[in-house]
Amino acid sequence: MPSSSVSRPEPLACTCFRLRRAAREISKIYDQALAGVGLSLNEYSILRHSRSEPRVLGELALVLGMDRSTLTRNLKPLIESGWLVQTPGLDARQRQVAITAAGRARLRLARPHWQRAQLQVQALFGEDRTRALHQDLDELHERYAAQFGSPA
Amino acid sequence: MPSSSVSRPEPLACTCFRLRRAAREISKIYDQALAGVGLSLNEYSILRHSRSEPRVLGELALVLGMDRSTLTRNLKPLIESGWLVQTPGLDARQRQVAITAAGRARLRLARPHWQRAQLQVQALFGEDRTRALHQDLDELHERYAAQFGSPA
DNA sequence: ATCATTTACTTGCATATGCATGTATAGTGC
DNA sequence: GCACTATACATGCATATGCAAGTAAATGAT
Repeated sequence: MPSSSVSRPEPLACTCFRLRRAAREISKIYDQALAGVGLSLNEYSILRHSRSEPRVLGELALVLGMDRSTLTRNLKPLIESGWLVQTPGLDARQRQVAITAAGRARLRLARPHWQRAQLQVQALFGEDRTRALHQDLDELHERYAAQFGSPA
Repeated sequence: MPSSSVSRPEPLACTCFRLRRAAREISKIYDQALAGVGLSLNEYSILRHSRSEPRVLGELALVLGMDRSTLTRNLKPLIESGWLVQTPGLDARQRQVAITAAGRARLRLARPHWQRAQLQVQALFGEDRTRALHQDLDELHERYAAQFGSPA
């Protein structure tokens, strides 16, 4: 008979370590692919998520799962490159972030490079399994945001 | 009839973005839990993976999925705290990394804090799904390492 | 033995990341 | 209208991350 009690849930090995390790490793694939257009995966993601409607900074940070202070800094080079613009919101405390025509052009330019990396990952891990992983990671993000993302 | 050709694989949305976002978000849970013992999740992971046998730096970097230069720097505070020691390897170019008694003690101290975070994640995402996610992330790491980890 | 090449790690640089704190604006109670 | 509080963002700080280039040691070619 096993010595562990039924009532105490056994912790699994470390989820966080696995996520961080995978993020490090997979990031290299994308960064290498995007180096040709002078974007990091991070910059690409920010542009990509600014693509549809202009967003308030805090809102964008939530979608990106990124601290607002981190995003503030990550926006700077994109603004300096003219791919994004910041305008004051109706609420003068807010900053609206919007993509520019140049930003869209850069995104079009970058997409095939991103796609190359994405297909590389799908070849590595399998398309179905990759799709399933996305579902898991999206679900994890949603549950995280529901519990920690907004004020209690 | 759909316009896309059968021969061209459609890329899914971005795997890398999802991994990075999840790593950012989940890291916060662990870092908060471990703050009480003055460790980051990163430091905890390094100690944890130095626990059994001494390892050569490059070998440890591979297991951690971390650049050797990054690991070199991340080791420094752990060595200064006396939790790890670096000794020259048989090959004078190598550095053996080994945990100390103090390091083991710190690990014992930290474990319940880590466990609290781990159980928090399992409560958030479900134990079975977390287990499955681990399997996926481990598999992804193994495939990555097999393809990119070692010299061609 | 000597020089070229490869290997293992370190260092300089640029970027990423979040917390604590600071600043400006909005909202609230009176 | 005037505090007080809450919100949205920015800044200082410490750490994380990897690439390119540097240093030191081992290996190989002759």
